[in-house]
Amino acid sequence: MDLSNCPLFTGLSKSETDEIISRSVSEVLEVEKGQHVVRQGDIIHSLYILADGLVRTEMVTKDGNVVEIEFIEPVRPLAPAFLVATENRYPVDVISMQKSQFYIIPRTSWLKEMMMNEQLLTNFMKLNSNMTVFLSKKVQMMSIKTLKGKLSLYILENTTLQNDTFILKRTQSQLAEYFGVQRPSLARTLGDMIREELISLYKREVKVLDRGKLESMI
Amino acid sequence: MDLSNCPLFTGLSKSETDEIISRSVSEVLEVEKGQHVVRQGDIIHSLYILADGLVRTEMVTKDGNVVEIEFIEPVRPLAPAFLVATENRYPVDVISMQKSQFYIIPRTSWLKEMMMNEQLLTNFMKLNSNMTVFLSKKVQMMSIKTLKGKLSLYILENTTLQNDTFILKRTQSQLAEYFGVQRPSLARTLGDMIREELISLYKREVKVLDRGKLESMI
DNA sequence: CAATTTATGTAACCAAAGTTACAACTCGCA
DNA sequence: TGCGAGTTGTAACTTTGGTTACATAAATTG
Repeated sequence: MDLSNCPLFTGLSKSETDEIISRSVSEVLEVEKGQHVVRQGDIIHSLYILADGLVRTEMVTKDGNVVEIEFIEPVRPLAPAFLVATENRYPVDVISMQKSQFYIIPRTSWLKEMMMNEQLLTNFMKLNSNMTVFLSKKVQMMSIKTLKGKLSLYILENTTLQNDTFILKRTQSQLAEYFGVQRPSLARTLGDMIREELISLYKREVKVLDRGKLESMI
Repeated sequence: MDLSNCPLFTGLSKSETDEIISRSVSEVLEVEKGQHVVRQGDIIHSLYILADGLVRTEMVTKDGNVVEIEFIEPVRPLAPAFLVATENRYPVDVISMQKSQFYIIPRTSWLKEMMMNEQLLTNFMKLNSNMTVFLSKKVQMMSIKTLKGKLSLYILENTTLQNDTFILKRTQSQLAEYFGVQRPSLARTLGDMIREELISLYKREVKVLDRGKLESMI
């Protein structure tokens, strides 16, 4: 497996990366489609690197509501931040969407590796920082009160003045989970936005009709 | 000013800390009560260390709604993560609640210092990671649908089985902002919870009457 | 290509929170 | 001690999204 396109190892030579991997990986974990990789509340002792497959992270509230956080594609580490944090319980469920493979590196081995390699350390820090940025944006999205506002932000972020159309990469059910609303609510709001001529929708293709009005919804 | 109780400098001697400060601080910034320190969207070129005063961070949506994120007390750095991240725009407004004082350290100076001092680097990483944990929890709180649920979580987190009362540290208006709801909505929900005998409230003192029922609200 | 599953559109009704307005209560301080 | 600003309780009405149910359309699969 080639890990060189994992952001943890950018700037390292293939041989350097291989050395680190062979030295520090204690286990290769295979997880079947639909199975949990990590559960919310689990304590993190190791760095999980998703080498192959696809996972998604989600948060489940006690009444069974699900809020999807993000999809993670290979090759990327799962929540590296929690390896270092004071409270190192995993904040979300991680569920395998396809058969997935993980390289497991024990916390202490990884810390040792980072102290020996400045580039590795920089990469790790950058990843953590980017996660903070990602979560901040998530909070920003969630703090928009109306679904129409959330949808507007989502559509604006996926289009530009030059390119006013984009293809939805998820089903409406998945999108609804992403926004933390019910599927019929999303369909209704999409319908409203089409009737108000903010957007048009043909199959999965969204086209922005009135960028200004969309911006005013946020 | 004594910066030794800043989490950035834990584990360093007073003289080491002083050296770093005198070498890298380029400016001391004073901000009056009520003024903005940083605005949402500003690009971060420097590390801001709050040396004295009190600030709060909040997010403003375009329709004027405000969601409070957190209070920051001295001595602590503001959002260190954004110094390193790929997209280094500040995600929130920072507003001075009292006259506050900041030590400003330019990004490049700080990176240099970190590369020269392993403890500093570890502290920085830990702070970033803790911010990720904090934001994850924030997302978790926000993903609870009902206000009664959010309030229940908040109350449960501030009490234990042994100690079933606590004093609200904020006014209802501030609490409402924290939860991202209107003030009358909060008052109404508190009233409901009292009527349902989940809690009692005398002045600012909240007492848990039925922990089990509170848990079932989340 | 027919059968079955999955995805989408829509409607009726319900529950939660927003909005606005006003009364009452606290607390600092003149 | 009494005024005034800030804080809290409450009510009436509106808006948004949740819930449930069903019809239709598209994609998959035997």
